[in-house]
Amino acid sequence: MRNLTLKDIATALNLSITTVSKALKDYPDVSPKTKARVKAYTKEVNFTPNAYAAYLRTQESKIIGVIIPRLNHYFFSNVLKGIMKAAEEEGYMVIVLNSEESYELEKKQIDRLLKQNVDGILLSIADSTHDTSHIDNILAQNIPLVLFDKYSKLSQCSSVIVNDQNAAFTAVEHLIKSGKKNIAHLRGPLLPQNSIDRFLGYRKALEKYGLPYKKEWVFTCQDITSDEGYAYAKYILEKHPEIDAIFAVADMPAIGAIKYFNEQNIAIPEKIAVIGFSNWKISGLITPALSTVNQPGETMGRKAFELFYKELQLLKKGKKVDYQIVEIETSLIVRDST
Amino acid sequence: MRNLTLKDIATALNLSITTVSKALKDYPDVSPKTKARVKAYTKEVNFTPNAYAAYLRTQESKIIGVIIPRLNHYFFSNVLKGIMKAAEEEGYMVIVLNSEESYELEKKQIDRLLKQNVDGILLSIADSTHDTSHIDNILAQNIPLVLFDKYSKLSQCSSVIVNDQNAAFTAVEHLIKSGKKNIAHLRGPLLPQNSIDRFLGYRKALEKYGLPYKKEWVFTCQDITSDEGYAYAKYILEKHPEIDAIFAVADMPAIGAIKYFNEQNIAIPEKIAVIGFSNWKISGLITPALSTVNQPGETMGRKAFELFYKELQLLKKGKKVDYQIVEIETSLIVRDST
DNA sequence: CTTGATATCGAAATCGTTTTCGAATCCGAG
DNA sequence: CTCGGATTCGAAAACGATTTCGATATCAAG
Repeated sequence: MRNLTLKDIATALNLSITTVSKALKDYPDVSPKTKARVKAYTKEVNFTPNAYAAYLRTQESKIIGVIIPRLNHYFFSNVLKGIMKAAEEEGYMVIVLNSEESYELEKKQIDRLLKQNVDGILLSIADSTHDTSHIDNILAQNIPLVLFDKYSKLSQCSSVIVNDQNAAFTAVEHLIKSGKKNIAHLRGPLLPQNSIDRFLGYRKALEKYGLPYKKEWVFTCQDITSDEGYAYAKYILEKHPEIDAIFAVADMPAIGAIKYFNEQNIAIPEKIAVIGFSNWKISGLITPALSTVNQPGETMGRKAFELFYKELQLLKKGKKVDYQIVEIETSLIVRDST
Repeated sequence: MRNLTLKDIATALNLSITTVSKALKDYPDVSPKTKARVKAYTKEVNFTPNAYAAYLRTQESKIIGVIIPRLNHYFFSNVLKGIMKAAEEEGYMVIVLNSEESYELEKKQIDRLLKQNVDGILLSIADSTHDTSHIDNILAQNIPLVLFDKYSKLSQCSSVIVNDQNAAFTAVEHLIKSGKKNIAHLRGPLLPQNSIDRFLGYRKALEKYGLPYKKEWVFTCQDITSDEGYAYAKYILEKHPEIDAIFAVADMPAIGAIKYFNEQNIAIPEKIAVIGFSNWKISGLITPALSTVNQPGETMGRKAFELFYKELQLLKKGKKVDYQIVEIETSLIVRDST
């Protein structure tokens, strides 16, 4: 049950291996007649050249690697979906690896992909990644790299991002415009650029509207979980009853907070409003439905692949590739929690 | 910046390519001294043999393919996580493909994987798959195949499943024991074995406890979405106010139903109880928290890989492999919606 | 000093493509 | 009829590893 090879086709058609190969690749030096004959036969027996053997000559594997920090994560799943769809259209397969937000694992996974000789790497940086030498390694090997969502300001490579600061600003502005004055922030960990930017957007909005910024109203969610949101909601209610709105770095902590408020029969959004970030599927399904910022994952994924593909084409032509940063539009989604 | 090859190592150490290769693979006919020398050097320069070249001789790609019907789906993401972890431990990479619950796409993805010469295929069947000839194609090519969760009774291959019928029975039994008498069922589409089995479990529970089975209390969720659950909840309230409990084929429809009941201020579980299936992360976070059946995705994924791996070992030794069906334990999770 | 067994190593074939370059054929113009 | 170019094909050398099998070196026994 071995797969067919060029040799099989060649002997069947009484041609040389060379001619069959060239016919399939539309070389100009094989007659239209034999081209047709070869193509008809290969279609009939459902033949395609062995991918690995082809790689050996062309050095193109038609496989890309994608590293994401979390798998069971609505946003990243959507990015993955976008990447895979776009990849399929160009005949690429994608190897998926999980860094579990760990710097060490991220390094290891990059290493694995380089050893596999993938044609490119798409990467969303782990929260705990504190330096980027492993990332620069990829660039040094001259293989296309595209960061998405969680990028690094330090690395000179293409990235697909949202303007976290603006988006956060808009979210907080929305809270302010609906009359809230004492706005707390459940921020993400200190490292990734995104949580920094969302925090900065929060501060900027307060500033613009002349509201006080208080350090004790900012709470750090190390793992961006609902449990953290739940715990902080409890703390806020007990120690800071003056707080009348919460801007969370992501939907999960926001949902955790809402859960606690529901249990305590706190009126949302009258007594306290909550807004999240990312627009997970579930956000529209809880009661009250969560207001949030839509972050179009599938579009980001598709765009990331396209950036990779463009870079690869340039590289193959030996042209200089200079990296590009694409910003995807977000949008405010107002539901019942604000 | 080309990767190192055996030849590079050989010339650097003044050895032949053969010897270097054999040293790395611990052949008995190379002296311990040179083995040590080779290994030390390859570690120093971080060399590993080119995977594709190796494939050409050994016909082993160290890559498996996984096809899942949905990507942004908590349960399947978890299965994927389990597969990837187990694969990594054995030095395998995984190519992930998405069938989007489409039969046609599923066929195409299988074809792509076979062309890629993966070492094995792990597959969860699409809802719309109505025959299994494409699956039997895999078996005919003699490459290991493992189905998980959504399997087929027709295909003679290894599978990792849960006992849907028993699990559903337990869920409905729980509703009955908490005093509910008029129990509706939001069932899945007609095709996949799982929704059939869950439906059968529902019927069996009613039967055992002498409750009536009414066809008009069973509603089909074609896409297993929250929207369907929402719509059916509305319908139930209007047309069948006698219904006092709902067993949903999955968490999503259950959550949709709860959303509607919340909006209508219907008391859950007093007026109507709701139980789901799968235990998605979100289920514990809505109000009231959803009772459900836990389906351990990561364990299923790991087990699926292990089955593949075992089959591959047998195959390599030329031994007969006979397929195996592994049942993973589920558990009832009682929260506030029942 | 020969012989035979036992280590230790390498030459070369192989996996299935791609691609360069040379050979063969054909045809029309002179 | 010959010669030139155009057309069409194949032989063979890569790509980078694995593995068979033969060659050499070593050493103890006779």
